[in-house]
Amino acid sequence: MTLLQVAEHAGVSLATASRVLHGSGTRTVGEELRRRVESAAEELRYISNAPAQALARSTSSVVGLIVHDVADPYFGAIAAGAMRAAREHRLLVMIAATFREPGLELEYLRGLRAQRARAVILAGSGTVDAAATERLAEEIAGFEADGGRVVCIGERGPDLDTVAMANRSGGGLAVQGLWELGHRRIGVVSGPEELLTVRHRLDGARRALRALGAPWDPGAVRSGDFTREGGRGAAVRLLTERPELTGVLVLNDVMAAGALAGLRDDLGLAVPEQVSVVGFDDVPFAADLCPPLSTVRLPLEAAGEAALRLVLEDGAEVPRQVKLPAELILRGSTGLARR
Amino acid sequence: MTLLQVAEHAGVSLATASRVLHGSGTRTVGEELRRRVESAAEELRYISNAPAQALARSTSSVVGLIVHDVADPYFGAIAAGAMRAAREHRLLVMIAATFREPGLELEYLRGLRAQRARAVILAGSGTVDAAATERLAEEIAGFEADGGRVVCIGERGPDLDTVAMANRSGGGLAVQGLWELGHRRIGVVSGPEELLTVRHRLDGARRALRALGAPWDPGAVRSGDFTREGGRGAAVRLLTERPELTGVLVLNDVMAAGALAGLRDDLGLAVPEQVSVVGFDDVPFAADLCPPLSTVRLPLEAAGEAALRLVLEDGAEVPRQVKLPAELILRGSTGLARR
DNA sequence: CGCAGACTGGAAAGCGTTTACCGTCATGCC
DNA sequence: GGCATGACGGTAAACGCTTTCCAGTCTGCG
Repeated sequence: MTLLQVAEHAGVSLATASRVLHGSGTRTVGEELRRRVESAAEELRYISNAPAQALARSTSSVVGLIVHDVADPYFGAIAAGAMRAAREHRLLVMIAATFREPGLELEYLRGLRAQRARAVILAGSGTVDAAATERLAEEIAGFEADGGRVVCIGERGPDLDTVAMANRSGGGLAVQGLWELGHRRIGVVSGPEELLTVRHRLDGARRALRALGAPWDPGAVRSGDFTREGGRGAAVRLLTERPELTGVLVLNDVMAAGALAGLRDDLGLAVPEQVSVVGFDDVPFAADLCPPLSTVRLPLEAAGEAALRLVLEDGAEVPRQVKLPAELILRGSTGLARR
Repeated sequence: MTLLQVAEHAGVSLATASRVLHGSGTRTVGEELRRRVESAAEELRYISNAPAQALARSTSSVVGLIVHDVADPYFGAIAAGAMRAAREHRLLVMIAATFREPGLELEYLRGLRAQRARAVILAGSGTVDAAATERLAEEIAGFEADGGRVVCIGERGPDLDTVAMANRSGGGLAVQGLWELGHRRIGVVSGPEELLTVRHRLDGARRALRALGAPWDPGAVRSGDFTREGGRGAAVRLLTERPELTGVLVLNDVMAAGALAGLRDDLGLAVPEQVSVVGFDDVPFAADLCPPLSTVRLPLEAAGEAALRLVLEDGAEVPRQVKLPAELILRGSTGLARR
């Protein structure tokens, strides 16, 4: 079913049919012909051919979203925000999940370029791998040179449009919250060290600690994968080696879920009586954990929405930044320090 | 950067360049020219134009996935499975989220048809709305007539390829598990009644109860939205009206999380001492709830993968069905019936 | 009445690929 | 040596749409 057939059925030219059905508003078509085309399209169940349109217009209505893992609630929330905004603009969202494989981000970005996506949102964290960052930057530059738009969620470089969540100050808030509850020996269950997000959160925590006059003990940081099991293992190791800790900051809620399980089931530690735990992100299930997880709330859906909005705006000459705040939510996993 | 430019740069014809870079194997190109084309492409950083290819080949490498909500872990897991399989086939996945708005599924299916998606996976549950089902069926038929492939996760109709999860027998398993723990007064927190998934789960529970010789009390079913709050509200209403219940089946884990919160915080009921709760789906956080949620495990990732595989196979003349089993996982939210 | 200008409809030139189809040339066989 | 046979390279016609011109028709106005 092609537009030409619709046109013939309606007894008009191809141009007219195009203007009626896909017209970009610049050109009007008379009442009579308009009706004829519309009913012909309806009758023949015409469905326009987006690839052909993309070719002719050299712009499409798909935006790409690259995440680490769709099943992770962190990315789920971001994706939901982005899709909600996409709907308003009648865009389709192509999601690619790298499953945390290093090269895949680059590969998918190329794929999205090939699709002539109008824009791409890089939702996963950047890394400290300079070579990879460089290659990615080149690919992004190439895409932008072709008229594509890119925004990152989380900082990746000064010359990119980004939606920055308050990872640093969030880390600080968490530490400060623990401090105010009387905790003086605070440890951190961290994620993969090469992730910028992790670095920033950790850095915020470190600075806050220093500002409060506490010594920074690098041995009180243990890292694991950004997964439940990673959190569990790291938390168990941390408290086995540093049993004197009374407060633990876990750098992401999924890990925190594992940490709670590990402290309880593997070490028999009561939370919050013996150890207080603070997570990060405030994913939907955080309040339902056992005990309800105190955590640093990040506006994930809002970040997804903001990213999509930003990616559609005309690129300013200067890179744009949207900053989103963090907020400490105290629930049942934190209490006054023991003793 | 077009293929023509690459060809010129390499000093070959457009056809040769196309064969080297995208060739479907039928035609070989000599060693020398092949190398010239490849290095020209590399040098010019050529990226092929997927819409143009889609137009010329009249088939694309994108598959669509329509879900209710990407942020829901149920769909997150399905999506993850589908994307993993998609990666093996070097396909891109376009995800559309309907946010449970009725007409949107149809709209997105049309959108995906317009994109000339090679295939579409309908992951959301069907409904009992006959008119909507009919319109959707027409759209699907149209798509298939154009050579598109569709598979549904969850039953929607006898003439569609489907990946069926054991909703009915899962409902039965849950009831039976409760029964074996001594529960005789069992209630159900149900989801939106128009969803087929809900109907099937409920139906399985009902049949199992009848098979066990228990009366079916329609008043012992309360439904709410398929959300945490929906589950909370329905559970609270259910146990307020039927305080004699000792076992509750909640038809999805997200609702179950809310139900646990409601029973504990709103009604002061101890789980499992006073009431046992069984959820459905076994989403990743189920084991971390408080208490750990007993639930009917469905192989969600596997369903996503199976759907993607199915959608790529040549359509058989007869509709294909993949059946996936359910399994009852007993954790801390269930115990022996009181008294 | 003649004409500028506004509207409206159509013809046709792309957009970047794929893929028949057609030469050309070397090879192997009788 | 003549000729069928492959292998390989190129030419050009689609693929379905958008959009620029161009032409024709109306309108209003001097």
